[in-house]
Amino acid sequence: MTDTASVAADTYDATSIERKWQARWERDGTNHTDVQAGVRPYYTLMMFPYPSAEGLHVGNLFAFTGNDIHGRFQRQQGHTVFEPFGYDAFGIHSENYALKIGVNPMQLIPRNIDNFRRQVKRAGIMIDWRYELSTTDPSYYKWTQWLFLQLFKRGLAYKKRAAVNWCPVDKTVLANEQVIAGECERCGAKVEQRLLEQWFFRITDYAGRLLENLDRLDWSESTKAAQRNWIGRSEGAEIVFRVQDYLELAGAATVIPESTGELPAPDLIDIRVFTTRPDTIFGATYLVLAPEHPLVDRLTTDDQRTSVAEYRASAAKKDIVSRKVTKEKTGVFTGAYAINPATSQPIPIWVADYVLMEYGTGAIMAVPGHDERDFSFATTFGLPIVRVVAGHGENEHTPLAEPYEDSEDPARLVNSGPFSGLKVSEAKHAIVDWIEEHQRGRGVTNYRLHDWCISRQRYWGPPIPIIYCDKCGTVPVPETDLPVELPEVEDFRPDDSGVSPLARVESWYRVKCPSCGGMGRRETDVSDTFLDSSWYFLRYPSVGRDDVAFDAALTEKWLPVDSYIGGNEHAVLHMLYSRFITMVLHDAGLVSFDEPFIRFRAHGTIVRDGAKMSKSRGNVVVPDEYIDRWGADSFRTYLMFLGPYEEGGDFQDKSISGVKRFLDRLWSSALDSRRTGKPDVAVMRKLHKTIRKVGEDVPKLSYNTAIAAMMEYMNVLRAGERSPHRDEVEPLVQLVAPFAPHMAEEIWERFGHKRSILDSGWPEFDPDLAADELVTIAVQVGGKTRGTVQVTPDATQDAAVAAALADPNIARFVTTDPSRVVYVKGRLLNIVVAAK
RNA sequence: GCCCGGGUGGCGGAACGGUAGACGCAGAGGACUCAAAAUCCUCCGCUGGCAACAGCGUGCGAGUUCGAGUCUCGCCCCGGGCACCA
Repeated sequence: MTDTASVAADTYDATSIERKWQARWERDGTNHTDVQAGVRPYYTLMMFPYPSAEGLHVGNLFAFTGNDIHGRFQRQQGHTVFEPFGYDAFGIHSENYALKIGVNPMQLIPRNIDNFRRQVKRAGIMIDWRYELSTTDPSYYKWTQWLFLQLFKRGLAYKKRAAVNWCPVDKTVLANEQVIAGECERCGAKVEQRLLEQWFFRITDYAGRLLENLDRLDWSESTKAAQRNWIGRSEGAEIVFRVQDYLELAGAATVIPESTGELPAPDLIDIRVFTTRPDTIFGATYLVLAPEHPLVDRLTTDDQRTSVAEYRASAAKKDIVSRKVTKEKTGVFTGAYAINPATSQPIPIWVADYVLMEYGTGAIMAVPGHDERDFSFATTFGLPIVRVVAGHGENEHTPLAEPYEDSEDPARLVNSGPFSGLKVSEAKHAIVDWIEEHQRGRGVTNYRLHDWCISRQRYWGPPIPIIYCDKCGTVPVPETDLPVELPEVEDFRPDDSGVSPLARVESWYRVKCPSCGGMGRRETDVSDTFLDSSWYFLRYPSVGRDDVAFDAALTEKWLPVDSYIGGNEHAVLHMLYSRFITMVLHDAGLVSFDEPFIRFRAHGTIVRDGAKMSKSRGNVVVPDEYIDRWGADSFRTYLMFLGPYEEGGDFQDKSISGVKRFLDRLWSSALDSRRTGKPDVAVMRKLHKTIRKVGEDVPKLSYNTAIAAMMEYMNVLRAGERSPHRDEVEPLVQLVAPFAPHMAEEIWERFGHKRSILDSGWPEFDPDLAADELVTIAVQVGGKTRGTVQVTPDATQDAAVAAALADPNIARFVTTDPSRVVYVKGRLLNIVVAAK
């Protein structure tokens, strides 16, 4: 070795070291996972990205790095870790970009993927690339289509004509969640309503289970809360209000003319309403039906027919936005009445668009005395307002007070016949019982959750594997014919015909019916991207298998996922759909578990200098630039240091230097370290405390405090002129390895180790060394801290008091005999003196 | 309106009910250097004080406690989810 070489070798050059180790890992298969035989399997998953043309966002890298550190830590704990990577590359996002630059996504996506792979490798993420997947690969979406067929087979996929959100700019149906405040999430255009035939999955069948299971999942609380909100359970009752009762009472069945001229079967004119407040039924002074309610026609009297028709037409024209946002109540009287089963009084039936057909029964009993919306409607149209619940300090002029239970004087029912005097919760039960007894309804639970519309009138997605045949109807594509490949077409631009661009490719959609061999036509819609991502975690261990979606044995070995990390923007849809699909597969006997992710942690978001990153602001962090300048190790470690992982933090360019300095000091300490002599006892004590602290923090994802602890140790290690002992440095390198894997490998090799530091294990701390010899405890007099004193950790109270009183600055505050002494070993001493 | 987070120095952030501000950035002073960078050392919440030290201090107001950033109650503000959902 020449002198120059040794000088160069002693300078920490991140770029060459990182290049060297990335090549070495690839050559040696260091990151490979033995999915068949690996012991103590640990599946650590990050949400796979959409491979955008811009390349990896720093937010992606924040997520991947956090997951990677977790995975590397688990590997050093002796687990066989599986940390796969893939791409969620179908969908409107890719397609819109492809349209913009006029290149078919089939050409575009592979380029983006190459760039993403390069960037992820550069960041030193411990991926086994043999299990990489892309949802756009026919070998993947073959099984996405298979999944659709499994749901179809089980009656969980169905087609219905439905009012859908239609974006007039993107010219496609949007899922509810893609509509933000009535506007298209992508282009901001005002969303319209359209009626189309759509495929739906019956996720609502699973609403109760999806909600209940949340209680036993180890997930970020915010994520569970978001799912609870989305599922939106509410308990109440369905109550029947009969028009027939009114007709009998009035003795005039002709009040309700039938448009066909025939009299309706009177017993069909039951109006079922949903309410969460059955206790207020005595205050129900009118009924409201949604404009789309099927009974409206039959109920409307001749003299009201014109105004009702006009009202319904105008409601139908209104887009979802203005219908939901408008606060002023509109509506029209049908001319018909029903009988309130509680009061036996006739009440008018109205139509109003503040009642939604999609929720409950599409009809409500209006209780203007206790509901803000009903109150405002009743006020507008001069309908009667009756108070049926009253608490202290309330009267008829405070009609909207919340019922309360937990006070001395709880709200009680009034004006409610035999139920008057009951507390609200008692009355709810009593009235539901009464209704059930009289067969006028039943207690029910409703959910806000809607069925999942998976149809997309788009090009860039997996074709839904269905064939329509005039003779046989809707025929599933036989599993042996999968995949139904997406054809490469010149013109993939959507139009406003309401059908997918695939409907223009006759050569593709004209097929024989698999059932009768006659002429058939393929379904030309593709499926939602969220279907692609609802099962990718099941595919990873089985990537490469052409015969099954997921191998049974491998799935049992690796799933459910041990640790899942991702952003809370997917807290609801992706996470809920994945859970739903897993439950369906469980019920089909295809997997043994019914929840896919044992533990989920939402990572925070990163802002830049206190502001949200955005292209228009020009403050986007481009990872490549930072890795060029600081190296991947420094960049990774800084990302983990800038704030609590689950909260995110503020990216400040200047602050990276602190982390870089720390790694530089680790490098020079390691190279300076000697094997001669003995390690310093005080340093070793600090080292063992650090091993304990880092070992506690890393599994909790408390990366920022783990790094702070290592920095603290570095400050102790480098105090004074001495060069450190090898034993003082070597375990630290193992602690740093998950954060700065390249540098750790390089030092490890220079220390003479032959195998990757990943397989070196995790240092153990010696509890005796990690314990303190002397502790500094706070001394308070009357609760005010007056000084500190050094004692042994197990010093008695008397010894601590004696030590404290020996300090004149403490003693001078103890003016009288202590009335009490509080002593917490190793923490503090509080000498309580009587107040003056 | 309901449901989750959060509010701590100039900044990012630490803190089992027990010395508030660890760690890092920025800043000030010093060493080394012809000089700069890098590196190393010291200081660094506010007010008063030469100092020792004292008083004040974790969004606001009460409370519980020997002791509250932390627990309870009532508010304010910021971020996110849901929302004419009956």
